[in-house]
Amino acid sequence: MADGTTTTKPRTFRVTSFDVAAEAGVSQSTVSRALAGDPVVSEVTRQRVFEAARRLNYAVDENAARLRSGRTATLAVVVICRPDEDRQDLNPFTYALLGTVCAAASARGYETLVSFQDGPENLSGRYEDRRRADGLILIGTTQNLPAWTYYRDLGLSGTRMVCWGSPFDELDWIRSDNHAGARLATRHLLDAGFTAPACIGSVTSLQHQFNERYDGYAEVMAEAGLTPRLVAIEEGLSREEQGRRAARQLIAEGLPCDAVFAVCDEIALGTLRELTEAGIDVPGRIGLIGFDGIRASAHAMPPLSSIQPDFAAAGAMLVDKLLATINGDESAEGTAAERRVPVRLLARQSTRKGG
Amino acid sequence: MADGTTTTKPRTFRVTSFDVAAEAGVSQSTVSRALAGDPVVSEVTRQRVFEAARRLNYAVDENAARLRSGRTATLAVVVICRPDEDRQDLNPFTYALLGTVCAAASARGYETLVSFQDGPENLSGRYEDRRRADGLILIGTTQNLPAWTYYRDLGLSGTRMVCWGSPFDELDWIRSDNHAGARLATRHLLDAGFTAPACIGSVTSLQHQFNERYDGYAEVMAEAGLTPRLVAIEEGLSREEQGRRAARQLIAEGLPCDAVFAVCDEIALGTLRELTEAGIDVPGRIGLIGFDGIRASAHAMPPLSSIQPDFAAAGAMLVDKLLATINGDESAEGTAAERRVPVRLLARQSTRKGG
DNA sequence: CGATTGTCGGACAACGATTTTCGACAAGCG
DNA sequence: CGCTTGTCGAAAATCGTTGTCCGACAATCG
Repeated sequence: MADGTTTTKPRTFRVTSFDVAAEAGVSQSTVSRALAGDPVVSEVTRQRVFEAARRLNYAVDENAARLRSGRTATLAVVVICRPDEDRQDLNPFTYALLGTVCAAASARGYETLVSFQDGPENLSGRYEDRRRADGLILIGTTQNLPAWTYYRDLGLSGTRMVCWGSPFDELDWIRSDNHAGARLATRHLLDAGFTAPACIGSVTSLQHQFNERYDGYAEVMAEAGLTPRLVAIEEGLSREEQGRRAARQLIAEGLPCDAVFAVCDEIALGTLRELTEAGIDVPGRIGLIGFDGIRASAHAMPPLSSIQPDFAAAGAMLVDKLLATINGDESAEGTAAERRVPVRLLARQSTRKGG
Repeated sequence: MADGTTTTKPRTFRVTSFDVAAEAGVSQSTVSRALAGDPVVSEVTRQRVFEAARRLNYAVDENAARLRSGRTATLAVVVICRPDEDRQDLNPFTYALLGTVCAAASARGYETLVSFQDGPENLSGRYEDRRRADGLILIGTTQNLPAWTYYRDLGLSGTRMVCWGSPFDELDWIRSDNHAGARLATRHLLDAGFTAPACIGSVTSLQHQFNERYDGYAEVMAEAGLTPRLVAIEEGLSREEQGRRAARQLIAEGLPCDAVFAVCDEIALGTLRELTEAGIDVPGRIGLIGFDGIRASAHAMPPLSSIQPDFAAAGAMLVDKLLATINGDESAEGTAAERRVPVRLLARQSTRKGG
């Protein structure tokens, strides 16, 4: 079994900047400067160097370049998973975020070193020490406390990182505008004619974003003179299972509500399945709205309404925040607006009271 | 805007192997050997070195190590996207595969450099030349011909790569066991009591896997003495839209079938929505089965039957094939079994004839 | 006891770029 | 003409490892 140290067939002969220099009839340092775009080399020389480089099919050895310059132009993206979780069962939200983070990094000239980490033996965040990356972006589930604890310690000891909705306030974060989103969702339910929406979520979750969403919900309820009703999720289960159980609990209580705001789509999908299997009509008997706008919510039947953060913005904000930290912009403590990803309402059939 | 060359605050003082050597009272070369696990250093010395390294919080500078050794222990994973595509709308299959590829690489001691590439200006596969990676793994859509052409040329000129279902036979590939899967799906439909299953797919798609799936379907139909019916998808559309249009075509033709085998889940989901919106009962009037076993298929209503490749195996096979190529195992041309990912049937409600 | 073997660890030369320093040369000016 | 200034290119010094070569020392053997 290979272990990363297997001998690599040495590329017969490597073309170096010296070869390019010889080909172009200049010195090696000129090659370096020309390729780096240093304005001190004249345009004609630069062209000659580029031509020579192209002829020899030359490419900079980035290990050498990085060693000398100390710059990596790379960001590590760490996806935190539940230890028991299948890669294909990762929250699709996480994957979507991964995609936009990589795209944003690439747009800013950075490459991305991606790793999926779950078990404690798997945890490795010393990218800066190893000179592999300039900083870390953490995304994934909050349902892996040991992993987050590890990264909190790393962050406190100077590793530069930004995370998506960490359970620890010590770490720099970017989050959805949960307050606005939850208000939007709740108002949408009320506007659609539902009069007693409950919330499946939590006020004590490690996923602070859930708590924020409940707060937004409760706020609108209060404003409307209604009593909020929280159906608390049980820790330690998959999101979908949490949704199913909450639905069972509601059913057991005789459905004391006519709509549900679930704090994330995965939970909402679980709720939807449980309700449907129990023969309860959605949205006829119970309106339902989720949060996150994952793709599967559109494919559900009925299609699930949701609150969707701007994924592209989320990726860009994570990268920009990290780059600010790396470049030492302490001013980059950042306004609230800079850490809150805007959201929008996806109104679909699951909240259409008429059916 | 940062461009990857922004000045990085120089880590005040870097701890080098010389510092560790001094701390441990040995020479620098011994530090290197001890840390690399060279058996020539005695156990006591090794321990002393490890202790010293830990005290100084030392980590190997991998740029220097890689420069010297010429080894990268890194694989580039290139995700090919449609130029017009949103990152969050990527086929979930691709994301699941990305996850298992990274996991498999990690298990074998390799890190993964991930990039999403769509437009022509975005294409960059010279990872080996730049000494960034030992080889490439290509996954993603086949619906981006320019990108695949670029990579085919790269592959032909010596870049080591393996891809997931490429449109070009010149490139080394791993694929689902489409033949077995399609047979399984079709048999399942027949066994469930459907008597006239059609196939939404293609025999000329760039996605060869689709063609293979049709072949498996046609084979079983022939064996059962039935006439295969192909509803061809239109090129250039999103998979879901292809499914919708095919469904519309079937409806226009008066539903000349009682079941449908769609060559991928995305298409199947489009078909399902179109049928449902037209008031056609699934599976009552039309049974439906897809291929790929993406997560959303389980969330659909009715839950969609599908053929699911073993994702973990797929990731592992891609990585192992690439490593074999890198290590120059020409014997690794590989048996069919080594390039075909096993599949299994996910029987769900959409093929339960009774309803 | 001298020679041989074997074990362990030190010295030192790469690896291929970036970056600093410096020299050559041409132009401009008093 | 002599001196300064500015432009460009060459030489040389790193960057922090790995890998090769070799010396020191202890143990074994004839």
